[in-house]
Amino acid sequence: MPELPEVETIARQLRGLVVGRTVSGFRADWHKLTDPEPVALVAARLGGRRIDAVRRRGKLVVFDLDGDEALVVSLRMTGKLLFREAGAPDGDRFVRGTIDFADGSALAFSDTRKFGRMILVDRTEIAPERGPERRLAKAPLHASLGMEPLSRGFTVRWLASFLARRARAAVKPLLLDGRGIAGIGNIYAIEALWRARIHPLRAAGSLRADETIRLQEALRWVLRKGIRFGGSSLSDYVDARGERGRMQREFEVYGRAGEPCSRCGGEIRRTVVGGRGTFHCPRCQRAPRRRS
DNA sequence: GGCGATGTTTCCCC
DNA sequence: AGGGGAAACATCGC
Repeated sequence: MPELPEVETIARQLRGLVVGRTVSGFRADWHKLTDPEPVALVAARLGGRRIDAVRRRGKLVVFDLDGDEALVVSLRMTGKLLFREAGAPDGDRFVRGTIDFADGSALAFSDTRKFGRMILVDRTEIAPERGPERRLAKAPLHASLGMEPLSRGFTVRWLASFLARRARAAVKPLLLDGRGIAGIGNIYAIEALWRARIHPLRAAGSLRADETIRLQEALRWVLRKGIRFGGSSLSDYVDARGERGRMQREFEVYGRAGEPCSRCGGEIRRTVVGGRGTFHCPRCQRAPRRRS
């Protein structure tokens, strides 16, 4: 999926397109789309609701409705939200569900791999931007999301304390766990670690103060740049207007195995960390002594 | 056709 | 706790 910058791009676009519109109907032909609720129940609760706001939390798109509920959309790997005006064509052949508005416009949810979900929740269930007060045992993602990395709370001090709490974890998989810091995905984790000159396998607790400062800066810099470029579009990924982002041309290491590092000339390597394809420059991101 | 890869999350095992 | 592996799916490239 779409990581934080892509979801932010989509939420901003949708804000201008659907806020104020009233839902007249919801249909879906993939029963797991609203899992664990049946589609018919979600449709019934959604009908007649007005969309008051559209925002992003982590990698989730949140539609705040009039009343106490919110529609939470998880795009996962290939989910797209495609807006269309009244009378415009349907979208692509992977549309799994559609929200119809009273004025004839609609919002389609297209998802090739069917991992995405649309669920209706009470607004109070969504974790606040600093994360839930205490760690929830077995809660759905929207309730357990951690710190927003672009919020004021994401300071060097907060990050240092977070890394200390999770001292034994490898830093890259830790960045990918949204319950700690929300919204960072594989690509932006890779790019931020390169910028901060930190090897993906370093233990979180082993980062020195200067490295922690660099990591905090790098995460924010990379995410903000992603937003400024309209997110990245790999393969056929598009935003809510059906357009491609431009961030993919800015990647320094992602997808660049074998190419020289733009900073030091070292040869960029592809490895697998925590089951995910990972790219780094072995020359300016020094490997830790050894990990088990 | 087979194999491996894909931007996410969750679950099970050790 | 945290790492490994697989699964939820479908498509694409070699």
